[in-house]
Amino acid sequence: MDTRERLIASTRELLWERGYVGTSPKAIQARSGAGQGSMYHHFHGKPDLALAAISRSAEELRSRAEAQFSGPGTVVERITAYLRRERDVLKGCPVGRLTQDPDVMADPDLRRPVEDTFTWLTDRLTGLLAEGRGNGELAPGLDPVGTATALVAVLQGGYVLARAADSAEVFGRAVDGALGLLTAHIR
Amino acid sequence: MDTRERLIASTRELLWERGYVGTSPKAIQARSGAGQGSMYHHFHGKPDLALAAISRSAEELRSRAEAQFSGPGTVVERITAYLRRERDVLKGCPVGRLTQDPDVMADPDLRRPVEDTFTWLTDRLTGLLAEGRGNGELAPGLDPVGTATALVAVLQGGYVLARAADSAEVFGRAVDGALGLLTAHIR
DNA sequence: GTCTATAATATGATAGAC
DNA sequence: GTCTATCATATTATAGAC
Repeated sequence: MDTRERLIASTRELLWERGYVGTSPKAIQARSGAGQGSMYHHFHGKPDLALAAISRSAEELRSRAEAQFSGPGTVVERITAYLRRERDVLKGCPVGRLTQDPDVMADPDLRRPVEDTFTWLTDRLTGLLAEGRGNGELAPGLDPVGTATALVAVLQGGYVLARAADSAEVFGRAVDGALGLLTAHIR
Repeated sequence: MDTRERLIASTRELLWERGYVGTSPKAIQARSGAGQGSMYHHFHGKPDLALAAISRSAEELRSRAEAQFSGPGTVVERITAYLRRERDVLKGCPVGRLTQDPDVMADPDLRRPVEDTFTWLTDRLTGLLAEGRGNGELAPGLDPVGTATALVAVLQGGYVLARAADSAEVFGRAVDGALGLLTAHIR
């Protein structure tokens, strides 16, 4: 990995662990092994580097989710596989946690990848649920948009509860609870 | 309000808006109108003041929730009232957002009120759902613990999605989606 | 491309006068 | 109880040598 990539990788880790406000250029330099001058040669400053890091994390989240959504199985099976996929539960969601960062939300450039990620994710799940309802797999009374939004929220909230309890199990309970409710709508 | 209370109130606001890492003693002093010396007279430092602020916010969340839980109506009506209660959706949850704060999670004293709040909330909802299942209001197949955890997660995740989209509506969609799923379990 | 030097401002606190 | 002075360290860069 070259210096530029190491800087992005280290920034992604630090944003995940400490958020934007809690991540200093100095810490990024220390973790990446790059010097002061090296960092400012490759990036204009903290916001520029953060944009590269956030965009990369957003892309990765999307591509991982898409792998589950476009995988084999029925709609419910694919959604279940996505919800139950292995996750660094106690570290939280690398994209979702940025919504708590005032300086990220205040900067339209930094904010966009975060907003786009959740819009895409909710839309993609909405489409899957509509497909399941259309092919008779799911009950006609199920609301695709509301259900998709609730499922994404369960994941994001699951991270919050797991961190609060310092227990990955809580995340699993939230997901299982949601799947238990969804099950009643399977035909 | 005396100086001590103004310091706590200002710290609560700043922790809500910017988190622990993003809140400086200087900012607290400016917002509360208290001077440097005044702040260090009433509190030992930033962690001590934050503990007072976090404890207060946790108490308030709990007491507000309890007002809905012990209110009138069936179990489902009370849970619905709690989920749909008016909230500062775009500001996020003043307690839940602290789970993203590495310095809060690393300090057992600061962490405890956060952990206790969600344990209490989930247990309280679990009890209500078990009550509803017991009195025939809810289906026997419903899992109280999993469902309660999922509902709390929907709220916490709803805040995340609403902030990402900069839209309070998204929170409502998540809640409605969850209630839509729960409805199928009403007898 | 990377390094060191320099710097203005912010952070988190202590000391002691009033 | 509140105020101002002071302080060590961290933050977020810029400048210029190599």
